[in-house]
Amino acid sequence: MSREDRRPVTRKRHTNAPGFAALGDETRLSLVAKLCSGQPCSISQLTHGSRLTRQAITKHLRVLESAGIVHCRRTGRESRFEFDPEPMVEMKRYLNLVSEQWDQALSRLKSFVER
Amino acid sequence: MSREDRRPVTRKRHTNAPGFAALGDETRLSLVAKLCSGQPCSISQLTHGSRLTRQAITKHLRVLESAGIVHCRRTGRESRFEFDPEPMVEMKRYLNLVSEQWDQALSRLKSFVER
DNA sequence: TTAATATGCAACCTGGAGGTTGCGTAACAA
DNA sequence: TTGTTACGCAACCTCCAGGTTGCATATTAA
Repeated sequence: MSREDRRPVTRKRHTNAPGFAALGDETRLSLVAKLCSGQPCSISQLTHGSRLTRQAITKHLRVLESAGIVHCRRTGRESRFEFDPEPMVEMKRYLNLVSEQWDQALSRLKSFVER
Repeated sequence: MSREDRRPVTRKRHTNAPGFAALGDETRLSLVAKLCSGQPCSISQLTHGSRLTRQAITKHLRVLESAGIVHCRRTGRESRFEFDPEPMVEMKRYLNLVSEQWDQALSRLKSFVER
């Protein structure tokens, strides 16, 4: 493979690994579930109902924030976290690329066999 | 929230966390990129070109296998890994659910404000 | 002014992720 | 038969993700 690899799945700069990693945790998935379905929430609100400490929740929120899945905005004494759909759009795009790549590989194989 | 939560994003059993976690790593993403675009590959083949050890690659492949993203089949002295698109379909479905949830929340908010 | 609430920061602990090396063994090629 | 190739297994190492506790500080409520 001396030539540059032109497959879209490989060519991608700005990898989605951090995004996927951010979603690779139960606690964070449930945080996303809460945040994506309504108003922004404060840390205490998000902690309520969870068995974890406020600090633990905070750390998870920071991870989601680093991945851009969530944004923080301080108002008064509380910091409210709000969902941002953009990174997930990008991740879906990536998954679609992989699927297409696979489908194309299958159809190439099929036409080769039938020949 | 005494009643059962009926939102689809929350209701999901069989969580996708392991799947997302499996894709949350550069090395594994590149393995997926290779495997989704052609024939199944042996461990040595996948190790070639990587700076990592065969054992390291093997561990990553096992992680992908645990998530069902890849299947292993031993033939002769080599074990060939093959891509399986199914888990990614499920992950896309999940991401779509989250997006829809968010869109609905936005439109509810909008109609509330306009009222 | 005083109490209660909502966070931030830092130290600390523990288990497991990601890597490596070494060694044994099955399968192929010469 | 003898190397060589492709793996599996296990021990070991390092570092960081997840969690906790303790303490300080800014806001809000009474």
